Amino acid sequence: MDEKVSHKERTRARILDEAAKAMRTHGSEGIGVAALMKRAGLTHGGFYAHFASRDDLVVHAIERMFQDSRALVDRHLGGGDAREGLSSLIDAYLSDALLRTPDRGCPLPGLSGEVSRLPAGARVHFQESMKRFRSGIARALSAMGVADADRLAASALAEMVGAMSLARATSDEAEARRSLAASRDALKRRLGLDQAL
Amino acid sequence: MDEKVSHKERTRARILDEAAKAMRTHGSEGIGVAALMKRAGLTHGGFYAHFASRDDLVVHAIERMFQDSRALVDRHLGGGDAREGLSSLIDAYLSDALLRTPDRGCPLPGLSGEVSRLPAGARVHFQESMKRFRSGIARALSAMGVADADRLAASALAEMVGAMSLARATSDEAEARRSLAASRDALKRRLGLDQAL
DNA sequence: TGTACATCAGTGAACGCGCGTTCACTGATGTAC
DNA sequence: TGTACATCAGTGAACGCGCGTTCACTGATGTAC
Repeated sequence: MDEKVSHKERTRARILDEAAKAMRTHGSEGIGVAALMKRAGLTHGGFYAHFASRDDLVVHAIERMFQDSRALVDRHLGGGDAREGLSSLIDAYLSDALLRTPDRGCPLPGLSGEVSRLPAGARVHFQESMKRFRSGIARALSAMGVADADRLAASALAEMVGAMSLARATSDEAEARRSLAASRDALKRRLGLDQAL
Repeated sequence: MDEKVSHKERTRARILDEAAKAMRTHGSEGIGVAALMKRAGLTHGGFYAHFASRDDLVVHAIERMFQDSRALVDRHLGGGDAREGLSSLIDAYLSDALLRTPDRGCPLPGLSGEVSRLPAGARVHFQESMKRFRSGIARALSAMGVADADRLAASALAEMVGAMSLARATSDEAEARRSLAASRDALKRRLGLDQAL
């Protein structure tokens, strides 16, 4: 009974996991309370023991997604060689593996179109995560000696998010992969990552 | 009575206009039949004299949006100097004016995240429009003597869509404008449009 | 020209359905003695 | 150790509401004679 993580907390985490997965794929309004609870192996009535409302769930699910996303960025850019880190971040972010598994990966490509419809709390998480992502890239670019690091980081993030967004919207698999590859190459070239790693 | 465009056709066009505007801002599921008809100055019952179902409306509204979008691309890239055209297309697409008026402008930034949830017919329009947009850019780049025009066009389109998408998601107005400007500059530079226009 | 009629775009009440939400209840678990 | 009780996560029926959709009806318009 004195475990660090109670049964209830684990259940809540499971609901949030499923919500984050479903919302990355189907949007923040794409899954209902009943369907979500079923996925978590529960009945819908129990939902309100964990969340005040569906909006409350959305706020926490979005937060959850960005925690995952932040972990990815940190893994690549946290310490180590900036050049190598940026290059591997680009490869990971725009990987073929994430093309058809939007439930993993960053929520920015899928959700940036619906920010205005998100509950206020979720919008705040969105702002902060975009900012942190861009700062991370800018810091790496600075470390590489790039002068206009902030502006270049904004441009690079835009291409990363746009490339995955459009690739996922492309039904032709081969073409989608070609687009991803084109952006990976273009990004590495224009960030000065293509020469002698 | 023998006018070229009947009263009914004009009404239908008005409904589609309102739908296209609303869906660019609020997503394809963001407006209901009743609210839409009210905007068009009608009552909800009359909707089904114009469309078979709400899905049918979505298909035609998406088509409508891309017609507008196509017109914009053609205006800039259709004939005339390729370099100048590309440059002005980038300025127009990523203009500050479109930042807070998503009901005008291209539907790609707002809707690419929900393509998978669109009716099949709408997804087809989406595919074709993305392709046409990219080809237009590629053709201009080719005319400028760029070797890898197709891949560079895919990369540029990704940045254009991503930049507007992220800028619209940014609540801080000044920061959003800075991001747009950063992408405009980066795009012109990397497409070779910054020297001696 | 004037009246009678057909057409048909648009109206608005009504429908069934799925959603978010509530709530009285269940049943497993751990504690008190 | 064994029984009685409190706790509380989870259940499932029920609710009101908004949505897409249907349909009998209205009323303006243009045509027929």
